[in-house]
Amino acid sequence: MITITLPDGSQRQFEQPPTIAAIAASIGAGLAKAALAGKIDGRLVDTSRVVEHDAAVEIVTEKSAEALEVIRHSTAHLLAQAVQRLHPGTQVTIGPVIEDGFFYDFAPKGEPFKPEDLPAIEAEMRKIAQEALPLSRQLKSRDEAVAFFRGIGEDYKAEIIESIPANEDLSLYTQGEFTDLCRGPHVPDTGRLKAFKLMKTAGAYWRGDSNNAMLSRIYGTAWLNDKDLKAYLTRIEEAEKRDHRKLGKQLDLFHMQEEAPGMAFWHPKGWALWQQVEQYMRRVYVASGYAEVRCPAILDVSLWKKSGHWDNYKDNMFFTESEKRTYAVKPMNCPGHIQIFKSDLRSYRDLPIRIGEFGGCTRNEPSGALHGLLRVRSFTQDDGHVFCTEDQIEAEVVAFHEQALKVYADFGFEDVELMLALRPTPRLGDDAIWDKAEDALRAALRKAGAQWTELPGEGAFYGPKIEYHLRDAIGRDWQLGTMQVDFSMPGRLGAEYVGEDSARHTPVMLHRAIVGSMERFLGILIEHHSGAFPPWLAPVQAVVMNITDAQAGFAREATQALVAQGFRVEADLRNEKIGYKIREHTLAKVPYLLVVGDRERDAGAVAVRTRAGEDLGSMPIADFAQRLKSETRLA
RNA sequence: GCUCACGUAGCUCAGUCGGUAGAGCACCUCCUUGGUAAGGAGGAGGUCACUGGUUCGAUUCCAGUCGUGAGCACCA
Repeated sequence: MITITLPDGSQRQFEQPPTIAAIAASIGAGLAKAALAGKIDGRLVDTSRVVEHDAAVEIVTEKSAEALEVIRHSTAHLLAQAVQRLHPGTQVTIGPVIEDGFFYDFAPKGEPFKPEDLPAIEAEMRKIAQEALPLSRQLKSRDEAVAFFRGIGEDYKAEIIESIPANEDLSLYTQGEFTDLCRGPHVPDTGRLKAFKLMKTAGAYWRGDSNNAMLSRIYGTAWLNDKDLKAYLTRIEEAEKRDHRKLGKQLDLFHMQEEAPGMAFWHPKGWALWQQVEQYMRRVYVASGYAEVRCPAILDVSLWKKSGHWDNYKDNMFFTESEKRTYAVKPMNCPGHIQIFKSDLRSYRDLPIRIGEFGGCTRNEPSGALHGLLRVRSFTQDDGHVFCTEDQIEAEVVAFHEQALKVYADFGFEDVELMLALRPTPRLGDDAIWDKAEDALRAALRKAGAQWTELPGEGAFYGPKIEYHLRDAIGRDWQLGTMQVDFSMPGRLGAEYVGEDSARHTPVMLHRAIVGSMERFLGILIEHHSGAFPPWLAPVQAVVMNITDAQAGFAREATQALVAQGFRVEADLRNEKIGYKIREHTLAKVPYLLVVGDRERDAGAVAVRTRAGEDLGSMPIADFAQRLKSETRLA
């Protein structure tokens, strides 16, 4: 006798161990039909799984949180089956669920898959779905499984299985002629898969290692129903519209060209935006006790050899020569800041010493990594360094954390995630130093009341780091701020201070940035606001436009009056209809459009319209100035 | 760097089964002085990314280079 407890607390008895499907059927025919999978004591299983003992059982249907994962996983198998039907001899490798969908990596017999192959594969998938092939699960020992996949020519699959301990049993899923190694669970039959679409093809290295063969990956998306699928496709379209590369061109913010791959040309409007951010960040330096500095753009290579950068990054650095000396174009600012620290004799009484720079850095990033402003070769960091004692680390990290969160909030980002990146290989310094550095960061985060995720192996070669991650409009995750503890670099570059004991000591160095790269931050800002910046950031805050030539003089005066108060205001006196001007500046996402006709001229007023189309009526210039001032208090 | 795709006017794109190209917007000139998202007419504008090859002839076909895009790998 088996007792099953359902989520509502009710219990059912079965003479024989029932399958999930049988339990669903005992509850109702509708539920039996809707069942996609089940959960036994919280563990996700197939509907065909037999419940061997008393347990809490849940029937997973479309309404369950796990439904999408099961459907996407099963759709990946559907893709693999379709590919093998249409392209015999293609080997399957892995096909996991990812955000919004799935992918499957194949080792094709000949050419990799191309976008034009997708419609036929998708059609075959629909055909298999219509066949409603049942999925069956069977267990094999590891060695049996290896033999099975070797036997059908699936060497990649066999290799995966060989890396699993020999004493483990493995589950295989079969639908029609197709069998794949898989933990499961899966939908009962392929007929359950309806709302899916193949999205794109790509190359991907076997086991994620660039030394391995490149496989052919097919990405797809899958949803519970066509409505969700359509909503997803619409969401992608909307995200593309706010792509910063597209908006950068449309709004005349910046451009890139072939002669300068990965480097931006900032246009007047883009630079105005940049300056708003830079001036704001400059006030952050002042408020948190940093002295702003400026260091040379190229430095003798010997310095980079001492710092360890040459060993770790020489392939990603630019070099130049003159008079038999080799210089490196600076890929980061810290060695320069250490020179400033070293330029004077420092006392423990001076610590912590905080210096910051809008430091231009150039790195020879791999060509394939370049991506608009989000990954460039030439960029500007809001890079600060703190030279302090071990005892001071915690307070510095806590203060930085609070400052960083305030900055993100001011720019309109509330969704911030923290990561703690731990010791990588290779690295500088022994394990004791790393233990100390990692614990210092953990302690500070605890003190700040923050939550974080730890990332083993992801730290910088000289120290662990806290990373501040923000999500952009297209759902990509970008690291912005960082706080790093470094016990190595100051010693390597000979930084020291005189302690209370009158002996020389090596200071601890903290590396910190809030926006990270100005270029990347502006790219993210553009996407976040869709180019419709709040008034304090908008490159042009208002445009004054006359209706006829009769108000040109007044329009000029009104513009001048606002510019004199520090606002970014332009006049549009062209001989065009007012509707034309409004359309143009609305598309340029200017926050305020100020119309002046005879009435406004005679009253010394402007008629105010927002870029959203709202009519705020006519008001004296001084009133508008007051309004704009109240909205730009961050500036 | 790797795989695949792409590169035509300032922008967004069409086109040339091999005979040196076209639209809309923008730009210039003229008319129009019009009250809240495109007034009208005319004009100018391109070594079809670059370099080679095939060909009587290449923007079109082929190869290479550069750049861009999507992924992968990388990201101090």
